[in-house]
Amino acid sequence: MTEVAAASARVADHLRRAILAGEIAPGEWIRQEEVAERLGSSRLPVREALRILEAEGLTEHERHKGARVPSLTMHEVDVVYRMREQLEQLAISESIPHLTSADVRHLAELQGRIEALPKGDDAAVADFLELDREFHLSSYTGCTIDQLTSSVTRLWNSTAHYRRTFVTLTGPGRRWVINAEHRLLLDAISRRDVVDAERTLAGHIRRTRIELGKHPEIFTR
Amino acid sequence: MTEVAAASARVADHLRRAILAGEIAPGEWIRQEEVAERLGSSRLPVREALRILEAEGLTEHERHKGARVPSLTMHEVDVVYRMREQLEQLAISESIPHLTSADVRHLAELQGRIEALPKGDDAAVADFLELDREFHLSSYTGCTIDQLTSSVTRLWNSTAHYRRTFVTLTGPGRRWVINAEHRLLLDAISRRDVVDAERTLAGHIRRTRIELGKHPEIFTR
DNA sequence: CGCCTAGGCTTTGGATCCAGAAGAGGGAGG
DNA sequence: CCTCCCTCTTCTGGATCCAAAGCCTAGGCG
Repeated sequence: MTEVAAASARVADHLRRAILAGEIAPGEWIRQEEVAERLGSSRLPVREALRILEAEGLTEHERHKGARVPSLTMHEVDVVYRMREQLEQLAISESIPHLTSADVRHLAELQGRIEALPKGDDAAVADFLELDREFHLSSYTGCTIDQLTSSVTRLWNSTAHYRRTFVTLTGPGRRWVINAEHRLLLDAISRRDVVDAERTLAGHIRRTRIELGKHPEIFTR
Repeated sequence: MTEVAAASARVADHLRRAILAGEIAPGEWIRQEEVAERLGSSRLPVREALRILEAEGLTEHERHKGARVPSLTMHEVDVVYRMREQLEQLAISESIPHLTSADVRHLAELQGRIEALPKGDDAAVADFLELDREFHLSSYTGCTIDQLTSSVTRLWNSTAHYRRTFVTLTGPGRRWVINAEHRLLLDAISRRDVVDAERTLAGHIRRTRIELGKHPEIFTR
């Protein structure tokens, strides 16, 4: 009774974290029995969890073969970034009117932690990715449209692996650009300037997409 | 051995059709046992099917309470249409370069059938909705980006109920507008004019959204 | 007479068991 | 020696059974 918080949800949480952290690479098969044993449950909640993750864009399912993290081509990632560019403009404009000043302070604090990260440290890559994701997704907490927030989250999820590879590869060289963009976005949000926020955000995503396009070696296919 | 085409997929197909046809209204609970009995399977494939449908935006799940078709507010539907306006531009531009002339003929034939529908007939509403959906989604068959096509399909799914209510309510009065827009879109596609197709499509979706906004009585909340 | 509480009933969530399909490895034949 | 086919193993898909959580109703108390 204390916390029966749904075995399937617990399994889903565990796998989601593992996938986003890169512990499960794209293309790698996920064996139901192994996961069940590791987490001390039967295979059934694992099956449910894999369906949940599939809905979140983190896994794909093949009949009688199992589930795995999808691996994307460069063009697919490019299009996903174009989708983000459009949808996240909508998300930020829906979100801003509902954001409290506490929300804005939280965002500022996140950005502060991003700037405080040690440079050149490989271990900081994981921290940066997590904070960056947290920063952007937190800026959409005011958006009450479930379809929109879940779509945006799906897009972030499906490209997490390539974002990590990219950041690891390029290092913190252009980190200052991201910080500048985040600061501008933060300023627009705190002034409740929807148009400015949309434009800054769109530019931020577009530039990231173009930078990604300069590194085709990230994509195996 | 005859055709083992996945019980869960069969159940999902059945429920999907029922929901899109309006036989299950938003807010109505879907009982696993009842569905299982009707389709002659155990409850397990039904559970899987409900997860699949949840991934497609057709149902929502509440722990220990069950699944139901989500009911949306007017504002939610409005935002979903804005999402469509952005994403379907991307989808059509990705699709057009890969469409064969056979694909284009198929689209023309679908539009022909839409125009041939009897006017003022209530039974024709279901046919119109199905053909209209088929027409648009078929125009995206050339799009190879899975994330994009599934997102678009989700958006169509989640607003199917309101589109049906709208068409039933307003009758075939402004059907000629839709036909004109479809013809223009078809022409742009057959000329492989991506820019023209994007613009026509965006206008088509935008006008539909605005028409929907004139009928707040469709939305219960 | 109305409200609160407790118990049963319904429905979903989870575990174990069994069937079926895909892939790998070994043996036999060309 | 290579190749193809068969079999065996392994993993997913489905069915039945059991536990737990939520809701509705009835009874008792204020």
